[in-house]
Amino acid sequence: MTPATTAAVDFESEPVLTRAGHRLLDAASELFYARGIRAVGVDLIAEEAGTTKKTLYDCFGSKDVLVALYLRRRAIRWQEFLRSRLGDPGTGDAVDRARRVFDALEEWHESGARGCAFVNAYAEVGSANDPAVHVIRAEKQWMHELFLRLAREAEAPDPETAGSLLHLVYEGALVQATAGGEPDAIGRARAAVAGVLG
Amino acid sequence: MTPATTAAVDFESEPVLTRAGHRLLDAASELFYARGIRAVGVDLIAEEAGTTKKTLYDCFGSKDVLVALYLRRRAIRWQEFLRSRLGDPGTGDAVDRARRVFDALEEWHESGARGCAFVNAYAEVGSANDPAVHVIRAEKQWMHELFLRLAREAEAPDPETAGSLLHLVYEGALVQATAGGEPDAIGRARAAVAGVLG
DNA sequence: AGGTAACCATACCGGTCGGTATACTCGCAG
DNA sequence: CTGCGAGTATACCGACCGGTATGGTTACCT
Repeated sequence: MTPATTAAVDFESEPVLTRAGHRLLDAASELFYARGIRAVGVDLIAEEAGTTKKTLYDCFGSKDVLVALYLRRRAIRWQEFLRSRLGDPGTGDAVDRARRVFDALEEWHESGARGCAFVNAYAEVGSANDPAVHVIRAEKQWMHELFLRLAREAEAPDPETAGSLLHLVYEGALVQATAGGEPDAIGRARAAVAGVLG
Repeated sequence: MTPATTAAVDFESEPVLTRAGHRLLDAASELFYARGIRAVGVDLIAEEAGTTKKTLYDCFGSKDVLVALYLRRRAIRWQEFLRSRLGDPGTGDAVDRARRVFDALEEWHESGARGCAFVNAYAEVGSANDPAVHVIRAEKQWMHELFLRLAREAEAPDPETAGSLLHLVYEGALVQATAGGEPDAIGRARAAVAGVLG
């Protein structure tokens, strides 16, 4: 039973996790990103977290919930990291602020280097109504809107087009830096920022 | 034993496949792309091909070989498709030829719409020395060189930079059209071709 | 003192995983 | 006629999958 602890996938607030719950989500996040979602079993997650499968299911109810929580938390952390590197809007050169997105990506990418967690997750989930797809789409939309804002801030002619294009460059750079085996793709993308926004 | 039929991963020539072998590779290709590699078991592949697991292992030796063959064949077919849509170099406007890459992508993308098979496969394979990674990198490099050629053909100032950038836009558009849930990303990418090559 | 939430340990469930073994049938080329 | 490669059918293997069940131990709260 344990109805009170069977966590639903709440997308509005960080679910209140117990100590073991935190360890489980931490372990799952590392493993999912490093090895892929389907490649990681719940037994391994529990073992790596120094706890048991029983506790895992008491905390999360299913592996799918754990996956959705992993993606959601990763999105939040990436967005917070990005905000901290970007500084406040209106601070300094707008083009330079846009370039800092790629600096942040490069830094973030250095630890792990398995590419975009959301693109990777999308490759592994089947149906389009999977709860994970919701999180993936939301993250991509957030990035899209960020680039639109930056394009407007930089007073690019046709900021909608420039912002969208910059987003495509961003996604492409992340793919090429990992699956494409071209580590300097991010640097090349950053070098193109001024041109795209100009 | 059956040493003669245990196909190695030969990347130079299409391996000679028996009738059942063809059916197996066809079935595996569809299933791998539509549902993901780890999500598809060898039992299902054999059943869908109207044959047995025994025959599958007589023909390919392992699932990994089947995966590598799936990716290799898909790369070849995409490249052939692309060549047929692009026409010969020097034919017509060079910028228009570059735009046709995105027309081809859109057409290819319509059937399936599960994104780039190589990016998806990369998300599912673990180690960097997996034979599949070889095929993935080769495909991305082929696309990169295609865009470099097109940029030179279009007589872009700094064709190296323009070609690389166009490649990033291409990869980003494919990601956004699928994982990003933004179906018109490819059209937007095509609209940017002239600007990037100009 | 008693209740309860959190936790650990372990065993179990049916099902599927990749891969192997055995044995039989067919068509064709020497 | 015979041998052989291709194919079918089926049963099996140990390992692992996601998920459940039972039971016991802390520690804190009322």
